[in-house]
Amino acid sequence: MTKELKLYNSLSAEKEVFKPIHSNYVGMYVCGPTVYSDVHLGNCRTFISFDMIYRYLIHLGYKVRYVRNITDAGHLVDDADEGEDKIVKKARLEQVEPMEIVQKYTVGFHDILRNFNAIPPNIEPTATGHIQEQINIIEKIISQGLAYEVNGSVYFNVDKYNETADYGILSKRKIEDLMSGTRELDGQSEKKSPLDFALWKKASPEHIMRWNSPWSDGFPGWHIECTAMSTKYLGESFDIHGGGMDLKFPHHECEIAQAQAFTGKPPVKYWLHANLLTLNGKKMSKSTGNTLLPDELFSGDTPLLEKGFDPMVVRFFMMQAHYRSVLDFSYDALLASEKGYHKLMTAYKDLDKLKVSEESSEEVSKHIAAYYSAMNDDFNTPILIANLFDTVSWINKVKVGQATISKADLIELKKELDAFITGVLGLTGGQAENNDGANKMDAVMEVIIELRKNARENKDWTSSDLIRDSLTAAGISIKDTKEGTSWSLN
RNA sequence: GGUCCUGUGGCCGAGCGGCUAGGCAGUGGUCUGCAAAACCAUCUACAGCGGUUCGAAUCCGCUCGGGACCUCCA
Repeated sequence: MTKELKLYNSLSAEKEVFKPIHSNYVGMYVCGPTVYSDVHLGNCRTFISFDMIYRYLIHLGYKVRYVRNITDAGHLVDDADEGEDKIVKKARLEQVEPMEIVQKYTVGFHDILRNFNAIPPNIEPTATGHIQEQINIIEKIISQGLAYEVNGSVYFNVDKYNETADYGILSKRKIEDLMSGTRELDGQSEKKSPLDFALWKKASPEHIMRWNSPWSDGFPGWHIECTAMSTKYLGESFDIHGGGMDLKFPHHECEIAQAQAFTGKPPVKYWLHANLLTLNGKKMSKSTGNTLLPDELFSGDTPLLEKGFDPMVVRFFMMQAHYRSVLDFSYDALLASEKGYHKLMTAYKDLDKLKVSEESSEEVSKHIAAYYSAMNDDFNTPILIANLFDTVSWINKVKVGQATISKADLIELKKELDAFITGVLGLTGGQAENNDGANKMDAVMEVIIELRKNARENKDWTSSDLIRDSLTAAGISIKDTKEGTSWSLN
């Protein structure tokens, strides 16, 4: 039934059959956010993509350890030589402690992802919590002769590494091409080659986020944290490493080089890269200001939108595109997704009210097999959704008596739709509310519908329309069907 | 400048050598007191020019758009 999962490996640049290193166990590391400002919607797309991947792996029965880091130190704001830690800069601006900034944006990040119904990772390590591990790795790399110290800073020697390994293996770049692209804008660089990258940076006097090390009071380079945390929690070689497209080079390339220098073996079997979410056709980016914040999207409080959107609609919108394709954000596209989302969820919810027959007019197994074949082909959620809409059509036909479904098939279908809609796609909002407030609401609506029914039987259209219009204004829609009147929120 | 990706109908977005993608919007119908929903039918495509092939959105070349990375960014 489930067949085999194929996924696109950036390392080989082709789709490969997924075979975890340790049969049923999967280790997955995803590069997390830098917590010095609010996460924007573009960041969210990557995390939602990997949330979907995580969910599907779990659905297939794998025992997954999902690690996603929080980068709370070490990113340089200017060039590599005269850099200032981003977190420090912001802290000074706002006159608060660096860790206060980190805390604030970490909490914000978690809130947003919860809104999007993303499952938290199993381990969410922080860079500042793993300074010692990073130092240990740097020491080992130096002892291998693949890094050198200059004035208290340590740099990775890319040329030396490239003698026995392949720097550029992931991004398919050649050292020569990279060199031709470097501008000699800094004559005073400490680095032997422009391609060398920092493993440890000596802190300038005003730099307040600093740690003691064998080389200087300083802070770790940008790439080393991921190697430290991934190897610590997932081992020297693990299955999946994910992140946004923009991290492929240099970040992931450097990670491979470091890790290989450290352990002597390739760290990752499958590299997965989620593509960017664009706004006005351009990449969302903190630095250029071309961003949209999730909160603005939910509330509609932005010139880009005429109204806000439910986080689940946004998630559905993202799932309608393949995770490796660029997706452009627009108000019109969101509106279309909102309708489609409701159509899907309404049918899903109506499953419980379906009348069953002796026989099914369609083969439930074909519908279900289609879900798996879509997802097994590199997590093709747009195809999955197209296939789900085929099922929606079937459900709707059963509703109006143009198709049938047997009891056994209905149970089977319900189980799989739960798994794919709620489980894999992570969409909520289709299940019947089952709390006290909702029960009372049901009771109230029953009364109102009964009153309106009486009015309609008396051909008192004024009253019946008044009820319907008032409810519509209150955000409750009324539908008169052959089976009676139903209502729904929104 | 270097490396790479991409251009699909009104909009979004799959497909990547032959078979209706799907959603939204539009049009005509069924149903309905009206409306909504649903159902049925239906209309708009593969940037341009060449080439390969029995056959090309799909492969190759060129041209013209758009984008990413090469510097922090999911």
